[in-house]
Amino acid sequence: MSGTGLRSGQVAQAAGVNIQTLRYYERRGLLAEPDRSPGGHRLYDEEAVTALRVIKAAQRLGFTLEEVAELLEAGRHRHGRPVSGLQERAAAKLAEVDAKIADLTTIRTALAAAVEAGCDDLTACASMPCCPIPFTDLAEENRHAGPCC
Amino acid sequence: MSGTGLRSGQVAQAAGVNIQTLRYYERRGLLAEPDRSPGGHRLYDEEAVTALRVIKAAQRLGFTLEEVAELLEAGRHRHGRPVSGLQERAAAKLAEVDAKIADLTTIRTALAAAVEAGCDDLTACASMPCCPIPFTDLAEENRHAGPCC
DNA sequence: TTGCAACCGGTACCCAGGTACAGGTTTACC
DNA sequence: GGTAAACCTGTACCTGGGTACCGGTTGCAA
Repeated sequence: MSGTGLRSGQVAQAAGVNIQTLRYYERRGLLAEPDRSPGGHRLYDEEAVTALRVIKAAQRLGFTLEEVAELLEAGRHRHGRPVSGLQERAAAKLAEVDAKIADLTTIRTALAAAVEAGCDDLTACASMPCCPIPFTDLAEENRHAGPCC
Repeated sequence: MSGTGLRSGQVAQAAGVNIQTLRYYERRGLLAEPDRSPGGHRLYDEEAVTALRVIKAAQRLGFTLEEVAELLEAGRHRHGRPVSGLQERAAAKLAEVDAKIADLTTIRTALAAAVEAGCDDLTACASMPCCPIPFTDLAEENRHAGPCC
């Protein structure tokens, strides 16, 4: 039988992550503690790979590891009631992403203007009124726009 | 005469940064070392404030502090020849920003789909073929799209 | 002249998300 | 049974952009 489970190296490879990352996720409560071989080696089941894919997908969607942990935890022990909050969190994250896109679009415009105008020296530009780089405006909006707290 | 220069606290406040940040930038070569009072206190000229604005603007445009330092340095001792590279760097950065926007747009689509479909549990979703979250696709594109190195 | 805010240098710490290394076991295969 | 690869734990380190703390000076005003 090959029913002994997957070894950490296999899981890591299957999910495209580092072995250390597996243990890191385990420490952070994102990945359930797997069974062990008699000698203490981790033996994962197939679901571990799925779990890793879920984590990676959620991360890609903009959730931090802490948020992912919460989502998983909430999903785990809600018994029927829709208490997970994925809906609200996803909606909030969507707003964040929109804000980020809007911010990057502003940046894009400024960069494009600088390229268009042939700007060649930031310091010189700053003291020339004709430069299209909006030095002061850029400073005003705070970095990483979106609800910061 | 009030010609003795600005103290670090004044500069920091004028530019909207922390005093520690001033010294940090000085250490990193982004901000020229200012004159000192007989007792060793930094005395800045007005240009320091402009310099800080330039740094902050460049940062907002997506340049790292190291890149900003290079740009300033290059701008400083090119003697006439257009060797600074701001043009190419800005163009490259523009491409990066575009890639990032495209990536975020993908994310946005996935998030919107999840909200639309009323997804409520990531783990459950992962094992249901009807879920619109593109788990595998999301994993494929690497994070922070754009030229990473 | 005294009192207190502002400043000094140096060092350590923060965040997230990992990654690396050291030194010791276990497993798998021949 | 030997050996090499894989794995174990624990701890330290990395990136980037700052921030915080400490004990000791300086600057300025009343």
